[in-house]
Amino acid sequence: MQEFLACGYAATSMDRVAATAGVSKATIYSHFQDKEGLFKALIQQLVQKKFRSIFAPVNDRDLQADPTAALTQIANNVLDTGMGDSQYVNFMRLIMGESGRFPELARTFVRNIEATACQFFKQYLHDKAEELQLPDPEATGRIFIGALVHYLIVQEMMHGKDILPMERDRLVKNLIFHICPQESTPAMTNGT
Amino acid sequence: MQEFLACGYAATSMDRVAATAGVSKATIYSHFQDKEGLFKALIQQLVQKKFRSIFAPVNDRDLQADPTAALTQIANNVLDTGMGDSQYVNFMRLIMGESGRFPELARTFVRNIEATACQFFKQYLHDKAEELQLPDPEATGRIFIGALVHYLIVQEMMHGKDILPMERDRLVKNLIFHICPQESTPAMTNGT
DNA sequence: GTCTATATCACGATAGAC
DNA sequence: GTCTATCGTGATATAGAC
Repeated sequence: MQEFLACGYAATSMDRVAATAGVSKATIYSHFQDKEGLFKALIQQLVQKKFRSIFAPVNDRDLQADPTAALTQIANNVLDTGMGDSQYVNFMRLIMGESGRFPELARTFVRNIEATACQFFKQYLHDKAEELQLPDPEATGRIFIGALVHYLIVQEMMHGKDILPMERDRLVKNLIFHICPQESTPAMTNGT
Repeated sequence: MQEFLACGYAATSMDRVAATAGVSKATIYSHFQDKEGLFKALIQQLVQKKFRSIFAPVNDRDLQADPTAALTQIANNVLDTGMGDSQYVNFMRLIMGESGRFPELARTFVRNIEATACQFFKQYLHDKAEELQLPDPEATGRIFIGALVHYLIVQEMMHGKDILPMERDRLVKNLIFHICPQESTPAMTNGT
């Protein structure tokens, strides 16, 4: 996996995979049909692993707090997953870059990661829909996730930190503000 | 370019590039130093081309309309760019998948596409900040773009249409609602 | 089950004729 | 400027011994 994450699918050689794993190529080919079979198995395994590491810390009872605090906590959990973790960034590069040739792996990713996150937000926001005056919690959830993931993609994956600088807290505060305007007010950047 | 878009960088062979272009390999190598040089030149060219095709239709005076209508028009322009266009989807796959090994190309993309879009929203929302009660137009712009781009990524690039179905207008309406709650009210999906 | 050694082939890049 | 022909390398995958 380490090799695939670092080099992408096509540029990864089975020679290096074997060397890194400390076995011979023949051993690998006795366990997997071919390079494609190995890749699919490894990605599926990694999706499961990332799935657990993302949604383990969220299932706290941070959710009992008021929505502003809870959503801030959740947003920070999502960003913590990817912002510092170069392995996760490479994982996204790989699965997005190969989503054309391995559509089933992309769907596995969507089913496990994206759909779970959307389902979670949908449920949470549905429960708070009255309080927050949300007409469509599911759509709001996708906006929430989209803003966070896109921030991660531009800043980390696409090396945009210096070109489009934006403090993490600033994005989160404004995002919360647009979801719960009644309860939060971010710092002003613009007076007029 | 056609070959790189279809196969990715590493899986594209110079033999097929030459065949598709209708010239010999030697001809290509007389114009470009190596495969990497060809790739960089082609991507830079394509970034410019996409840059123009995205921002040409926006510069209308749709902007004179009320913010709800203007933002809806802009959102639809952004989505039109990518939703049906498989070439643009492959372009994103390529540039994201190779952003680890070609960071400068990723930065070129951010500088030309993302930064221009952010600058545009920042300016537009800044002008309407009072009317829309936006404390931080730049952050709001990034949330807006992020929600749209992430929708495009999940539905099209990651083949998520059937797993996470969501009508395009539904996302846009709710996005506008969260940016200008005073002026718009999307359809209710949730009564309680 | 795992190894060494190898078959087979396609790749990027170039030499030299026209 | 563009071509054909080719070089050397490194790729995937396997045969057969231990």
